Amino acid sequence: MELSNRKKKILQLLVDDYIETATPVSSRSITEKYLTTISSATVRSELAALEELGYLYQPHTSSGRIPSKQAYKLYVSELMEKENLTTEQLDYIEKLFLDQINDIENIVKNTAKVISELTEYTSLAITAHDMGEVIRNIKLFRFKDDGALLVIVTDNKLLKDNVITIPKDLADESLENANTLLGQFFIGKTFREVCDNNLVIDEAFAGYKAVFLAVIDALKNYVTKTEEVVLEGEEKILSHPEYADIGRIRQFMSVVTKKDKVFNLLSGNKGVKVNIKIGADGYEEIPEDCSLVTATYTANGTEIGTYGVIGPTRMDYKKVVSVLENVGQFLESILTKR
Amino acid sequence: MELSNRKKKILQLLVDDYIETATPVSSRSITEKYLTTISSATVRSELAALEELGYLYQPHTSSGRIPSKQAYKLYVSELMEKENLTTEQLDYIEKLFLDQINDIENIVKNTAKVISELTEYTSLAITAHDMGEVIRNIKLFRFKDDGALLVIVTDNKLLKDNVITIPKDLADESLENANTLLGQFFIGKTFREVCDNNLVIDEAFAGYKAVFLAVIDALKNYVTKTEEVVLEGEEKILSHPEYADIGRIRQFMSVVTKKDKVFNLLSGNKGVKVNIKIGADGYEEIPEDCSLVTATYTANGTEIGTYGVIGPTRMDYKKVVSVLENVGQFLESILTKR
DNA sequence: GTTAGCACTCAAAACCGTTGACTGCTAAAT
DNA sequence: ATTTAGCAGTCAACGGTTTTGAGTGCTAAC
Repeated sequence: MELSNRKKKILQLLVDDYIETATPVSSRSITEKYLTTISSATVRSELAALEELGYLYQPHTSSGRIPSKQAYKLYVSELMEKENLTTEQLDYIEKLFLDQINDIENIVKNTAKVISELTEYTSLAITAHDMGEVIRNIKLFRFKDDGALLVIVTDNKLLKDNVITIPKDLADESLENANTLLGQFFIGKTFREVCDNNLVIDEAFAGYKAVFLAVIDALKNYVTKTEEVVLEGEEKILSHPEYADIGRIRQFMSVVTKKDKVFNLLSGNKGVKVNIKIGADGYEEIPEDCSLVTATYTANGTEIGTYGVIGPTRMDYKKVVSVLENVGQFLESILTKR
Repeated sequence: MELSNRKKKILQLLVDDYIETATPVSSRSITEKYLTTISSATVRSELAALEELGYLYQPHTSSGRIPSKQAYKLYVSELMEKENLTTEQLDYIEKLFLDQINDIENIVKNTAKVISELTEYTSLAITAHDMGEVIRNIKLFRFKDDGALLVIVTDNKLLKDNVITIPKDLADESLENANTLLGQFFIGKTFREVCDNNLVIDEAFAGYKAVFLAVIDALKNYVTKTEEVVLEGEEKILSHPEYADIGRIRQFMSVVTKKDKVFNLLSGNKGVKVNIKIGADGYEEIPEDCSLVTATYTANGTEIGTYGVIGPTRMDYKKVVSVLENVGQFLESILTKR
């Protein structure tokens, strides 16, 4: 059964109001602030009907109404009117993205930061490890007797955080040789191909087998590890009234500071453009009464990462969605045009 | 005026008890738990004297006593008996340090994490940018038309987070040349020498002036930037009863999540072995009623970084100091022996 | 279908009195 | 000169009561 237009309007106003004020909304406040032409009694009967249908509830008999999860779901899918960011906000995004150099790690961190600042909620991010990405360059850089830095370039990324162990007695010239061979072997291959166990090691590399295996190991490790998880603005949760008691805060923090949990939270939404999950609702990783809005960004045909905003169910979805969309556009344009 | 031995003993017991229980300590609990041979009335008069001298205070007339900052200061300098870590704790440290590769960034992060886990307080760290460190190797690695990764090796560190802009039209062979020249010029020099403005650029580099200047810029930037600030276990603060209300938590978080504030906090203690700051006491950056225990670690004659533990004034100083000392020993031995 | 009016509900705040964990003081004991 | 037992005094914390007021549901009239 479809809701009448007036019911929808009232529900929308109520959700908007509740998101803004965080207190149960009364029939009178609706007629005073928005629908000044009808009386509170009329609104009251509409509210009673909406409650009957499961969209609203009262914390106690004599209080105003609060939207249920069901109401939020309808709200985000139909009722909410998207907001445009202010020019100040757009300028802020642009400024932050323009004067930074294209180092993927920093970009991810900065993007998460921008999202958190603009939405005023905690933001999360994971970088996608796209197995299909093609290796464009690869090199070992020795920094001590038995240690080398492995630098890899793909279309979207500069990977420079893998360190491998190499034989102590490997001469510098040999390392140069190994580097040339590494290039011959890996450049043009995708991560998927490299991590395929049936990979045949060319005879030419016989002398550098140890190095080779270490490199492959590092690559496999990189692809599977859940390390690249970013968290920004975790303190923002403190400014929302539903997090007035430490129990809640602690529960929230215990999820958000655990890398594996954040990873699970976000990785489930990989590939989806913008996704809104309301309330715990079966996603056990999400803290109670929390909502999670995620977006996956792509550039040059591959996924760059998944970003998320986490906060109370009473979240400003309008704002969050517009921030995620706008930031996404900036990010994608910057990464794609290179 | 020196305190009598009995006064000292009572003060020590009281501080220990208060650190453990977080509730005002009564005269009776002291005689029951520790000094069973004397009566509570006796202790009471001693406590009254200690209060007179400014070591104790009562939140209200009929409550037990709480140590003042002055008492904590005496406690850490004279009264506290250092603790040994349990073998489990030592094993835990050893395990974490042994199976990690010597990448300085990770080591700093891990060290901070270990400190936070073992002390159960929030830990902070900054890496020292020692101007006297000698550059042992330096290389540019191109990752796109006009971008290159600058990798630098010193005795203690592998720096791999500087990205510079290079001329688009620079041929790969020219970059190789530039690399050779960079090596000739920079290897053996200290950061101090490099950042000296009077640096004379050799004529041999004429063709690569842009690259050269970019590298010097990056080095200067690296030395001055306050980026490398690490924060671990920020959620730990929530488990201490003095942080039961959000106002406090928010204040704490607002300091600890701001990189520049953390930097100021720690950089003031550079070079000092182990330092304890109790209460806000003029250090405006420290949140109210917080204490900060810091330690600077060195290896191969240069400072590696400064680590700190921040928490309520009622901090388990015994534990914190031993953890900092022990972790420091492990860290220094690992970094020095290479 | 809408509205005014009224009785009803209930959380939150304000207001107690009671309790009990402490202390400080004093006078006797060591 | 200390130490101790005993006792009166203080005050936060707890629990129960009352008051208040914001809000509803219902009903009868428009």
